[in-house]
Parts: sequence; structure tokens; C-alpha cells
Amino acid sequence: MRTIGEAAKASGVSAKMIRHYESIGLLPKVQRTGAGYRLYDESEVHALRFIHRARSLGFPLETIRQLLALWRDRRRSSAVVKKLATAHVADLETKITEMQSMVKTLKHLAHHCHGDERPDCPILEDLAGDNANAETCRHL
Amino acid sequence: MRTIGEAAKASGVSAKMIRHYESIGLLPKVQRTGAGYRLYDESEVHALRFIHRARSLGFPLETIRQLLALWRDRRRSSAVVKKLATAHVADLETKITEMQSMVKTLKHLAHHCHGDERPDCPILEDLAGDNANAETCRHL
DNA sequence: CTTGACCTTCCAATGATTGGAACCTCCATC
DNA sequence: GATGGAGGTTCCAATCATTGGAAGGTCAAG
Repeated sequence: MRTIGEAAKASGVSAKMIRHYESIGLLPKVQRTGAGYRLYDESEVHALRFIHRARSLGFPLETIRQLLALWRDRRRSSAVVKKLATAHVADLETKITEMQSMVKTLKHLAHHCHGDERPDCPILEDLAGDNANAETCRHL
Repeated sequence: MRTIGEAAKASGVSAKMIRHYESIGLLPKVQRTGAGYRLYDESEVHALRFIHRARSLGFPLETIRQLLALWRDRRRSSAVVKKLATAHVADLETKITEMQSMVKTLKHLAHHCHGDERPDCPILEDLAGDNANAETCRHL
């Protein structure tokens, strides 16, 4: 049995987050000492590590809630798990694509910016939308 | 002079967001009609379009605040603008790299998951940390 | 003069995390 | 036994950007 601080160290999830996960029902309420201190056994620390790993892969908490339920369900079908994972991959890839597009545009603009003491700046011109050569600059 | 709804349509920023930007001081308080309706002139709509474009490039509002100030400052140096842009690009690239790493791991795990009615699932095994072949699976 | 579209303000929720205040408890040391 | 410090407890608030809704005021057309 470990206190919340020990469970935090053992799982990689901060004590603050452990309490938070409990408050939103991601984790069941654990045993308490007479003084009200939370006590975690090995299986609870295991669940915390599960959450920690899932978070490090970017899964949102609501998905982690489902993954935890599947993990505990011996009669689960791996198809459901795989569906959650591939949907998450799709989300990530959408965001990656968006950000790559931003980077591409920004790098192009920065490339054409002198970056000196003068005020002329293609970056601001683009943001202001008053760039004369919009066709040239917008569709990179 | 346009009402907030017209300014929203003209700029791409929702009326809700225009009020919000005003409330946090990103935009100055604008003129009002006798009834208290906000009125936007062309230069204010221009600033809204500026913000809209900057948001679409992923700039955080605090950076947009600085960009707006620079835009209005005729004695700005383009170096400062460029610095803000390249710092933002660095932020984006960091996040992209992180997400790509997640995608790589998830795709690897999903690839090894049958995705059928059976409960065996390498994805859950990885999350649970109880995969026998961790070396094989973890450093992809 | 009513209807509907628009405007106003204020409060709250999202998602994940962090910070702090105010307080309690355990253990060791003087 | 008193004291101090580390660690536990709860609750409230902030971050970041956006959205939703309630409750109410205003304006135009029918």
C-alpha cells in the first residue's frame, strides 16, 4: 500500500492529477487511512501507469476511460481497441497536417522577411492581407 | 459603420469572439450606438481580419497582441516580427515532432493488432506495460 | 403591435494541467 | 511534550481559445 506521493512516483502521474482523475471518475475511489489519506495497491498503481502511457500517446481522457474499461474486460474484442487507436491516429494526422501547412506558410514568409531594423515586413503584410502579390505568396 | 454581426462576416471572426477579444483588451473598445450596439469602421474590421489570419497560422493571442502592436508601429523593426514568427515555427515543429512520434508508435501497435473479436491486443498490452517483448515494441 | 432577427451582458463549459491557500497528520528530533 | 518539516487533505482559480446558453433590450418589417 502506497500513499498518493509514492503512487505518483511509481506511476509517473502527479499526485495532483491522480486526485483529479479520481474526481472525474476516471479512477475509482481508493481506500483511505483513518486520517483520510489515500492508499494505493499494486493494481491501482498499474492503472495509473496505464493512464500515464496512454496520455503520452496523446489519447484524450475520454478515450482512456474506454481503454481502461476494455483493458478490464476479458471479453473485449481487439477490434474495438484498434478502432479507438486508429481514430486517434487520424486525429493526430489531421492536426499534424494543419500545423505543417502553417509551418510551410510561416517559413515562406519569414524567408522573405529581411529581419533587420527596417519596418518593411512581408509577414505583417500577409497578416494584414494588404500584400500586393497575394497570388504569389498565398498558394505556396 | 457595421454592426458586430456584419463585422464578423466581413472578418471571419465570430461576433462572440469579437466581444471576447475586446474584453481581454486585444481590441480597443469601439464606438456604440445610443442603444449600446457596437459599431465597427473599416480599420477595425481590418484589425479583425489581421487577427483571423494570424489565428489561422496558429499564433497564440498573446503573440497576436504583439503583432498588432508592431503592425501599428511604423518604426518597428522587421527583425522583431521575424523573431516572433520563427519562435512560433519552432513551437509548431516541436509539437509536430511529438505527434509524429505518437503516430509512429500507434501505427506500429495497431499494425500488430488483429482487430477481430478476440481479446488479445498488443495495444492494450503496451499501455499496460506488461508486454513481454518491450524492447522489440518500444523503440520503433 | 407582434414577430423575428439581431444586439447586450453574464455565467459556464470544454480539455488537461497546474498553482495556491488553508488546513490536517505523521514522524523525527530536541 | 513541543516543534518543525514533509506530505497529506479540500477547494478555488488560472491557463488557452472557443462556444453555448439564459435573460433581456432594440430594431425593422409585416
